[in-house]
Amino acid sequence: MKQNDSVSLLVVRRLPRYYRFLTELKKSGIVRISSKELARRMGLTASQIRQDLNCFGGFGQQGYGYNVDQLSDEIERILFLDVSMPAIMIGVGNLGRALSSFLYEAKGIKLIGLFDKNPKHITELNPDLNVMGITKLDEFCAEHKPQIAILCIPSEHAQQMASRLVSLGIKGFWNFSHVDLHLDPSICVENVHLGDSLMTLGFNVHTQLKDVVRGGESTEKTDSNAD
Amino acid sequence: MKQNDSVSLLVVRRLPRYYRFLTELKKSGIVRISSKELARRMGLTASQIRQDLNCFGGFGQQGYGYNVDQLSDEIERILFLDVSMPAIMIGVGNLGRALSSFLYEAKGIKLIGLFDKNPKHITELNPDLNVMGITKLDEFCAEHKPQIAILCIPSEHAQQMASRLVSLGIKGFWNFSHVDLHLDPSICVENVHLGDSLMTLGFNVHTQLKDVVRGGESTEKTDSNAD
DNA sequence: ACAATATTGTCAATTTATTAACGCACATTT
DNA sequence: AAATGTGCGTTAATAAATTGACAATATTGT
Repeated sequence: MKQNDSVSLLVVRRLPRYYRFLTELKKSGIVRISSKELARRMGLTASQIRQDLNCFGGFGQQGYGYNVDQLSDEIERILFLDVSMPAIMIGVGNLGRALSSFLYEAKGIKLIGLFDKNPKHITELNPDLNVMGITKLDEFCAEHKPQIAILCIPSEHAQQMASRLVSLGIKGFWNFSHVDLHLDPSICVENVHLGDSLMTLGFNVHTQLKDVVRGGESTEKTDSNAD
Repeated sequence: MKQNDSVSLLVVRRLPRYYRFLTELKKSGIVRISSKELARRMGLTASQIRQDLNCFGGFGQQGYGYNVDQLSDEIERILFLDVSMPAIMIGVGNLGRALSSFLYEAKGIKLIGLFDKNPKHITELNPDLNVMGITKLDEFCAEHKPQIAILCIPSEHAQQMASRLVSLGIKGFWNFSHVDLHLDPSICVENVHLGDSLMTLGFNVHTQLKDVVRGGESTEKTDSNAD
């Protein structure tokens, strides 16, 4: 059983996907699954699944496989989805409003405040959203100690706002602004660069129409029958 | 000069970021840059930048570096941003509407149609959007041959809709539904799994906070923003 | 014009990630 | 209860990605 604090980011990024598939299995009433069968469904190798999971502990049983319920719970715990992190949203434009409805259902995070330069305009259109003015930010953070900021503001203000938020105690950013933030290494940044994502897709489609890109977006992988 | 047809997906994913930085440099009036200086600004190694760029050709000059304008143009060409791909959006909810405004400014893609199960309701709220009913989909695709579909529909319909779209000639998906699509390997899928992204951030923030408390002296590698 | 300096493109070394192999424990069958 | 098969956890092998090193070649300054 490996240590918890030296897990590669690539492994961490696969965990939510495992969780998603396990949740589906649970819904289907499947109570046990082998790494081989899960690998087949997810388009991975059984070896990788076992290795990934064993970064956090041995959750399976020889000759049986993994208990879906138990493994799902374990990953939930590993991802801290049982703990609710207080978060604020900065910039409540079209995208921010779309995300807010998503966030109210998300596990592991609780949206406790929304901020915008022009709160009145937004609240008029969406009376259900309680949007505060940016001027209230300092006071709010001092009182409620949000740990995560969801950044949905124009690129030109993103860096300055991010720095300010760090000084107000924010520890992690979900960054939808189209810039890379330059912050202290102790601050976590998860970028959702939609422009980058779209360009990657465009490249792959163009290239696919001509030739195949190594390691491209194929949804399936050939599975080894080695174990 | 290496071949164009065996480039790793990791390299491809870095190209849009290079492009973003070069565009900024251009705006600042900087006309030349060395791999060393660009690496410093982007938080990468100079070696990686040179290696990445040389997958597509030698754009630099010894003793001089790279011409910003020229390199920017080259990457634009590599990413096919000079070609406009026709795209349609399926599902025009909150997120879809947010993306549509973003898309009308994006290079390399042209949104030529929006579809929803309930087009009237949306068009009433947003008279500027011409949203069609899903029933018009077949006819529209036959006539206008869209190549990319932006999928913003509930998870439970995503797989079925994606398969249908493939049969209508769609070659690539920008998938915002919270499921992994199972399609022919020749079809490109770029997933934007917001839930997964958020869970990754949560994990990293939690882990960072624990490590700090435990006095961990390791320099973190939470995301590609290290400098 | 020529030396000194800068910086690329490429190849080699290193590091990281993935896949395969295998022994052992457990489940299942007879 | 013994025999057989399954499938995990782990270690080893392979593959991929990143970083380092350096010859080649341009630029810059005198």
